[in-house]
Amino acid sequence: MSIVTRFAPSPTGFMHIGNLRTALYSYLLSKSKDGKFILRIEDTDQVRLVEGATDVIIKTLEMTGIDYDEGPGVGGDHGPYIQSERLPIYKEYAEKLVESGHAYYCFCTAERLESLKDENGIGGYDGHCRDLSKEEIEKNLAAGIPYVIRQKMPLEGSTSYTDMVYGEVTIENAELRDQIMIKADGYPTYNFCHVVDDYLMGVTHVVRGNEYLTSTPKYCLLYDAFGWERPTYVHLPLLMGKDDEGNVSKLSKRHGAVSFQDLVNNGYLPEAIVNYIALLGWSPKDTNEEFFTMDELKKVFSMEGLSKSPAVFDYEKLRWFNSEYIKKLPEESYEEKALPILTELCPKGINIKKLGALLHTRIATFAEIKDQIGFVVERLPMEEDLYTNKKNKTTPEICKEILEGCLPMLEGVSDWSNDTLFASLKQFAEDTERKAGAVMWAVRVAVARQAVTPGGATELMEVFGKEESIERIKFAIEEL
RNA sequence: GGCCUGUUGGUCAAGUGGUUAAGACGUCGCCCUCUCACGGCGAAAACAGGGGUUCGAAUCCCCUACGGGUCACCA
Repeated sequence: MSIVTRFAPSPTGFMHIGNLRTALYSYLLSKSKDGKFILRIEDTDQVRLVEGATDVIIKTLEMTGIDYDEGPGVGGDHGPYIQSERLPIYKEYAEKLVESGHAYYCFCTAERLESLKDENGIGGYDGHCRDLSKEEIEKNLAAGIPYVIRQKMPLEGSTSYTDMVYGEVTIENAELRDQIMIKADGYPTYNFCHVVDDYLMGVTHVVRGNEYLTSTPKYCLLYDAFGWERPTYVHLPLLMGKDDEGNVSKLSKRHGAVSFQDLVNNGYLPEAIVNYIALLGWSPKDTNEEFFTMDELKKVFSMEGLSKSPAVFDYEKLRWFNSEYIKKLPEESYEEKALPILTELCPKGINIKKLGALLHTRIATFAEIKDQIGFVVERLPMEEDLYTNKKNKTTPEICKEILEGCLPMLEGVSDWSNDTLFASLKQFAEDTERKAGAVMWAVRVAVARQAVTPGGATELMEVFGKEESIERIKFAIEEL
């Protein structure tokens, strides 16, 4: 039997990175076995619904290379794939369960339900309408009293299932509440409709976050009540974040950017994001390799590599992955991304291409370009301390001499390239019996006015061009 | 609080009764070098605690501690 998995998000906002990871694992599980992957939109909560959220989900899957065989937009034999378009189906199946005695009408008011809770807001339904007589139900229905349909849980015994990650999980049935299947507004709840959909869509492996680990027996009972074969469950450890005090908790906004789009906007590459999150909660067998393309992941992914414990999302490591991906980018693709940013920021006359090349190994995200080139964009204020360098034994005075000395020579250079400039300055150092390092230091600092720069003296001069370079050096001499 | 579940360096994570307990990020040091980055080399750093089982436990069992999840007309 071939594997069918699905990703079933609610369109309630942006694509959380934890959700994306769930989608990825679900996708990989089916694709590693040549199976099918379905996208289903779970929009039964009309209150939390956010306009445009479905588009964000689809766009994210597209950008990350998680392609689905069935779903909104692409169709399939089991549609529609948006739950709000499947309402009659749920109603029909709910009624079946009422008829077979596995579900019942409940007329309890919101106030009554509220009164059942303790001071912590904990406490659920008490089964008040569980055994209403037929007459009573008819009477309430006729009177137009709002109702919900609840699943009738067994009062005794226990329910077990085997999770592919956590092993056998057993819950006492007494722990189970008679949960609502159909809400008063006629919409089904997740608890009910996802089971119906998974069955109807032929889903064989349910991959989801481990917050569902303890409610899964309820869903198993639903399958049993319908006489359907239960799917295989694969619950994933949660993704955590760490706050400034070092406390871990479910990854959320206060830990930083948590949506895929935020990360992309911050200059991270989709490939790097996918690669990194693939390794958060899963690791490949028989290899220490950490770099994987989507195609490679499809080949090496297996459930045995899934871990049970929650993983802390580490922005540092993501950053490292991203820098590696940037370094691996072929020149053309790198320039395609970097050059527009540089063009926008830099004044005319700057050799954008050369500057981009210098930055290639020096940025971890494309957003960092801006931080690196402030000294190019404008002439920074003079700081005399910069001219003092212990290793090269330079002082402001010495630097002034060096600059005055090499200026005429530089003005005579016609081939303003890194190689020529480097050779010329080296020669100048030799002629004046100075260390090359000292000369380079003086020139670099004069041109950049910054201690740490992405590139050496001659590389920067090449970026600035002859005119700007000479001008900056003259300016430095005057100030010293 | 009840129930479920987890716990290997700061973080990710290999390990399925016998290992000097991998590897990666980060940190630190050295080398390379026109500063930085890249690259190369190296170092520090872990089996939550306590009982068992066993000739032998990170690995199996129990207890404790701590973490997380869940107890909705949210998913």
